Amino acid sequence: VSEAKAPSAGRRMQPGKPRATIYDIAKVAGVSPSTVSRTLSNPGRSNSETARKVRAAAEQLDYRANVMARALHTGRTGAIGLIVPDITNPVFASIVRGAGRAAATHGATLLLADTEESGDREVEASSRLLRAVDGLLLVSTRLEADVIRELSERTCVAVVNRDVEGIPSFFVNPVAGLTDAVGHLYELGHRSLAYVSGPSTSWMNRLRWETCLEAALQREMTIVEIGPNPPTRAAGAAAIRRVRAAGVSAALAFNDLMAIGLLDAAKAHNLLVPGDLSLVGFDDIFGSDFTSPTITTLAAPVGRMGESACHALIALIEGERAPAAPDIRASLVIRDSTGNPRRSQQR
Amino acid sequence: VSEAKAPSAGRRMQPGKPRATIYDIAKVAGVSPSTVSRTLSNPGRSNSETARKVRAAAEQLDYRANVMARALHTGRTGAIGLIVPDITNPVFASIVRGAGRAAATHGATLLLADTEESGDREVEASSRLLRAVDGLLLVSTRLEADVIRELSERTCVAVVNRDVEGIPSFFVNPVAGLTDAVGHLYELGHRSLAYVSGPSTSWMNRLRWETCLEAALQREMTIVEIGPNPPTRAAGAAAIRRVRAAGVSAALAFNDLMAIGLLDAAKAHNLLVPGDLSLVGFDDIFGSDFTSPTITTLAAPVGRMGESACHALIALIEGERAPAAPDIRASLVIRDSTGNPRRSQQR
DNA sequence: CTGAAAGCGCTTACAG
DNA sequence: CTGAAAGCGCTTACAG
Repeated sequence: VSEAKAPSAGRRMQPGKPRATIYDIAKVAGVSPSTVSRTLSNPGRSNSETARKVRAAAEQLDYRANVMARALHTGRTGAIGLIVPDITNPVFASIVRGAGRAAATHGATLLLADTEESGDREVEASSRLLRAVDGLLLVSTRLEADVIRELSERTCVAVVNRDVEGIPSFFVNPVAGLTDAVGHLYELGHRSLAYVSGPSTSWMNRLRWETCLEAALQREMTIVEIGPNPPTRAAGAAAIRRVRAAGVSAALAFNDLMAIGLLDAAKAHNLLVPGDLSLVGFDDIFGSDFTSPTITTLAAPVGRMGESACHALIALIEGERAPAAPDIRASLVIRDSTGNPRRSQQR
Repeated sequence: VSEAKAPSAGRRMQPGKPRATIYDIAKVAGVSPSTVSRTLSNPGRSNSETARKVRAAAEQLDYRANVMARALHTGRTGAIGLIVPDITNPVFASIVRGAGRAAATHGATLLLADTEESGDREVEASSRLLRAVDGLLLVSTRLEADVIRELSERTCVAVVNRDVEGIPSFFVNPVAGLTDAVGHLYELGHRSLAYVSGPSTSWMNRLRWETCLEAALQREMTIVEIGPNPPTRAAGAAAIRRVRAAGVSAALAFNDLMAIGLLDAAKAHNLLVPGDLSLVGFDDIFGSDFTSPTITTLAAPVGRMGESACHALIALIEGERAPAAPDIRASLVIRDSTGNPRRSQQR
């Protein structure tokens, strides 16, 4: 049933009639190619009657400028390179959507690279995209700060989920929300926590861990870091052994994917959540509101962040100053995976 | 904290030193630009000693070909345009990943457009991308068959989740799986079903509905179509009123997102799932295995499908025959949202 | 095997 | 306001 039928056996690459060029329009409109070009790309720089004729001809021939030819001259391709570690992760999908909106606003287009969490592929993607785009938006990049700065000598660069000195940086500030989360656990009676870490190369992971550490210290709670781990559901599930071994009553996970994995595994080990183990995630992804129990997490408008980041990158490309990043904070969403610890675990 | 610091106030668009061109290499290697070009793009067409010198010079200057200039001449951009209705939907995210893999294999890159379920934006995206890509991969397109065929006169086109005469078409065949699902419901004792429809413009939605209709008829069960609806969780939830009003004991939803919405709403209405209402989804997306109850659904390797589709498109671009699409079928995954109807509802 | 030359489609000073 | 001309960086017949 689902067979691929090639349109016609020997069809070559660019099928159909060749597109009209400015020369064709010039002929039809009875003007020179220069005038066509000027009229079309610098409106207002030509006689209105001439402009009318040119536009009519363009319309008639269904003219569409050859992006490459234009790019060759202007150095602009109209494309933004977007590099994400995992397009399959709802958080990154939202960021892509936000960036796409911003790009569309400026008539720009998105060149997407999904590195599938591989540092090597990220390096490869960034160098491959380099010449094909006007700027690069690096999301949760694993590249080192120096490498990023080097990149920014070759093209415009902005980063998301990271703070790099000298580069427009956009990230959700986790400090207030995570501090609230630790406070929330404290009030529930927890005194010993675990932080189930994400990738060691993730700047954001370090920041979240440091924040939890500091907040726990403030409250005189104990906290241990468990990891690093891949930021996945499977890795979260695998971490349950170490969480149990640590003897803590609550765990904060690097992200919701890991919290969901932790929850899966807790059930498999007959641990009651939140009674035996309270769980806090991060991101408020699709699904975190219908696990059972539902997951207490930190929410943030990541789509809007992707949008701001892309707008800023475009400003940079246009030679303007990048606008200051809005102060985007994660906020605590209390659901059912956090509760009082069983008495035996309080200490 | 999260402030954007522009690298340096007045920095212009293409920062840093200009990239090396073949002329620079020619100078360093002491040969003509033609030779450089030939050596670099047609390996084996030049003296091995010359080739060595050219390569060394290229390496030394960190040469990277200007994609645009090359494209201008060859007519190839090395980009595949990928148009999806909703990047935020896990199904499409997987397809994007698959396509990305296939593209990377051929050194091609993905130009992504997310139409956010808008037909207008799809038209706009396809015409904007047209000149910037070597081919277009249309996923769950709402375009009419004629429009798609017209597009395919201008560039290479393949479609996913759709079957268009004369165009390489890739989709998950739902017939066997859905027939199994209806049989499964029959065995459980259900005799009256509802199909909660997706978008009216979705070819795949029609196919799924027709399949359910046919299967129900075969079994002498009754079935009603409820919709059309947007393919979203919210729309699924909103459809619960009509499902209840229809007095059926089981509902098959166009996709998992809608099934999850239906489940949310069923709980809100104090309906027992599966006792009062059995639910079947489609896609087996992330989350459908941890709702409570977990959702019985149809699973299929959509990532692999995206990969095959993109490979086929690339073959077409290379002027080869598109390979036949593999026969990819959805298969029934029985979980906890389907069960025996309460006796009062059996009829 | 190699080089000089033309050309891909557009833009942009430069004259007029 | 408009046109002739040069040039963006590469590729590819065409001679040699």
